[in-house]
Amino acid sequence: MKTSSARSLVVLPVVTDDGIFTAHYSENGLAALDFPKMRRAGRDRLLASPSAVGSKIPAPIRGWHRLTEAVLKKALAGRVPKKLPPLDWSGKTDFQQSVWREMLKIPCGETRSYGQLAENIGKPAAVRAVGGACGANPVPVLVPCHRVLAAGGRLGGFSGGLNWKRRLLAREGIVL
DNA sequence: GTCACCTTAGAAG
DNA sequence: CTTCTAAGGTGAC
Repeated sequence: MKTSSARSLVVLPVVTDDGIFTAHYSENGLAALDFPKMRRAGRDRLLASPSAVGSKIPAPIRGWHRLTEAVLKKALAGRVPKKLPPLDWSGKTDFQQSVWREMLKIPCGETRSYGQLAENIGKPAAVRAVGGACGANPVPVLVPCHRVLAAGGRLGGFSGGLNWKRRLLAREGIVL
């Protein structure tokens, strides 16, 4: 089943040592987080974008964004985020949300396989669908899709680019 | 309707 | 080892 989707109200940059992420907020919370598009060239353009600076930003969103910045930097350093901003998963299916909720339970520094995740949500046959849900995760890094590996400790795939997956795992001290 | 996807256990060469 | 098969959920076309 698909819940009704909320419009994305505000788009804000999050500057980190790994590049500039882009956070999308709805009235209900953080709706999406994008990996940096470019390593160098896009910075100025992104920072200068009108939606990112200048206009009035609703107070709740300012608070969520402060949290997102802190939590993202902490996560990129391989540490455990204490608490997350509210995540707006409206518009996503129940199946996807259950997969993402399950991923949030994976402790920092540990991994699960797609198969284990499928079992934990009570759909042991939906292994490939779990892979699909991981790829559809709108909030990578914070919802740790990178901690999901293929069976036998193999890396598996990653829509954001396998080097990101390797890097995130390495930051948490996970070796393959 | 058809296809491509962050999968996987099993069977066969 | 490699290659093939079949099975789920979902969005793009």
